[in-house]
Amino acid sequence: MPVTVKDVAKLAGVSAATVSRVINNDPRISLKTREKVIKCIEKLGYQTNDIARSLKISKTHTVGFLCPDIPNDFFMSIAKGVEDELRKYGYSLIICSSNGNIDEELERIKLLCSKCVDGIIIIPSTNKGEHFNFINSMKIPAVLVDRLVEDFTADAVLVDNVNGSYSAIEHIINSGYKRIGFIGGDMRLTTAKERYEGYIRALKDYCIPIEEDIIKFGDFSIESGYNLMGELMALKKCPDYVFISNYFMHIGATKYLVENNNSYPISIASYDDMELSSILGFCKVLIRQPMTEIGSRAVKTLMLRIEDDSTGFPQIIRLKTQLICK
Amino acid sequence: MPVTVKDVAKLAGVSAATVSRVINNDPRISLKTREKVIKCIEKLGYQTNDIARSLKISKTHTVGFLCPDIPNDFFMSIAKGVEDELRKYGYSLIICSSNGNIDEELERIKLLCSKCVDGIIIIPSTNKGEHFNFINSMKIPAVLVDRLVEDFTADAVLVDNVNGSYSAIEHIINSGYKRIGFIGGDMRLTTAKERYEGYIRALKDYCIPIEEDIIKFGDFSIESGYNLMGELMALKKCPDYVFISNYFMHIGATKYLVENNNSYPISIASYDDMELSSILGFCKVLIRQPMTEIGSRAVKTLMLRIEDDSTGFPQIIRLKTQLICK
DNA sequence: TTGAAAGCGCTAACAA
DNA sequence: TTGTTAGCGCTTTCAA
Repeated sequence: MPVTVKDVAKLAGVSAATVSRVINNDPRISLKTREKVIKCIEKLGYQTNDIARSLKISKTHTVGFLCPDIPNDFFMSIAKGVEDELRKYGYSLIICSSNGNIDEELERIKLLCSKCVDGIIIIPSTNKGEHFNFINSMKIPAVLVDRLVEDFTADAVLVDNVNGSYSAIEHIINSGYKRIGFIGGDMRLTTAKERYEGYIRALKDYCIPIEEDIIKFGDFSIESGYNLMGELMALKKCPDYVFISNYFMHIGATKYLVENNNSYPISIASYDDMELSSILGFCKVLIRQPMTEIGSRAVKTLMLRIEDDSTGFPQIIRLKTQLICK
Repeated sequence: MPVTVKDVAKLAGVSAATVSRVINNDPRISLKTREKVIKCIEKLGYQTNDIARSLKISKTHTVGFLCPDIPNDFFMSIAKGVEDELRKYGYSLIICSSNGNIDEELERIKLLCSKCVDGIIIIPSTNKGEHFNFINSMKIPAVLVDRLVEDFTADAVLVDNVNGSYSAIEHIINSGYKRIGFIGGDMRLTTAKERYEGYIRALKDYCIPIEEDIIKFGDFSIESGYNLMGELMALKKCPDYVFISNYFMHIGATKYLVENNNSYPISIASYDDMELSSILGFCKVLIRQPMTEIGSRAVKTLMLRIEDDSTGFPQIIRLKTQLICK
């Protein structure tokens, strides 16, 4: 039923090969034939069948994006960067969710491989990476984003987490604060570890004692931000500043303070500057990650590999964070 | 380089057809051959090439999702519902952004058609739908979500916007309020129109005079919510309750109140109950849309059409909203 | 500059 | 129960 090159060829009185050449802008084709063919393409409303083309040329011009969760502003801001950049290359994007677990992660990877994506961009859901080696066996390039994993070597794009934390803490100390609490993520994740490291390093460099009781670890979720802020506020001597390791815990922490009508003078510094961060009332300092750029850099790196350029593999690209003070 | 059915067939000492039958669980195949073939598949690490299969069977088991913007919690919550439901059917999802304009919308539709998606789910970026008829010419089923459009007939899944507004306003009136302001969206969009209609109808039913000066229209963005709340608060006699037509304007409005240290006793009722709505401090009433269900219903309807069941076309599915009072 | 023909990897008649 | 064969729609040698 749908129009094929053959139909166009017949109408134009040329061969299918010629039509294909016109479509692919092959230079060695006469202007006259080209125009004739184009006219017929329009008349018939011909649309390329990318499936057939892909089978022939072994390229789908499609990239997979695998992340722990879809309705997540942070991941999707990166996805936007990815999609915008991919579009420049004429590529499109299959988005999958691993729902935060390894089994589904592997399952989706296999699916993407079956779909013959030209490359895969992954925001890992854990610190485990062994199952990603399946991608290698399929010879499909992959780029890790936001987090690194164990037992899997690949290009990666992420931010300089240590310095991000460090500069925020430094700024807070220079503003005269000394009791700075910490709400961190799951320490098995590289991001959580690095952000904690920046915090500790800054305190040490400024000779501020590290107080274990105002250092809390959760799992980067709204809920754990809520609970940990509750724990901090329940202390006999609460901190007067709290550093929070990501956006969602920041939301949870704020929620706790709002719901409990907090009147204690507390300020928050938090990783991530999202559109909504500005209405999180206790927040004075933000560490902005360049989300769109993370996405576009991931694509650029991936494209290099897709084009079989293996320069400097594995490239670990660390982008700078930016300190936002309100 | 990659393993094909032929390779498996050779190793197993059978024909490619037999391998194909094993893969597709064809019942008329002996247990012995099946086991032998499966063993070879595992030994070689064979993975189906969906591109080749798709070309042959004229189905890609892929659906396109086109929305105005990717990092948008509301759209992505629907996308999550879509992805989860698609997974049950063994389908995957190509996500595209129209960036809110008609030209890109058409361009992405064409791309999806070229990729031979089996169906398309669209959150339209405007009220115009004529360009969507291109999809019909390709015989690809489509389902509209959240909004209806002019000049294009298709199945659609959205909420009962009128009643959503109505019940919220009714609740507010019953709580004793009489001066209820309104912040609406672009009235060319069906959602904006319907939500406004519910507001007006409730006021009329309860014999409350309609005051033009406390009724404002924006464009569903954070910025316009911010500005319009500013306009309302600048009035000589501001309303004591404000109804806001969507999540993003709600954020903007709250932002205005927070930034301007508002002390005037004002309450907000707003469409959409997102994860963050609970920290928007002035909000007392929310109209929850069942986002995940919108997504899954869209998929179910689409699947019907993909399976060539044209029962009751076009189906306009109106889901109920839920009133949340804090 | 163009056409004929082969083939990408798979599935589905048809035959055995 | 299995194999042979053709062909999905496209691109790309090779030959003209």
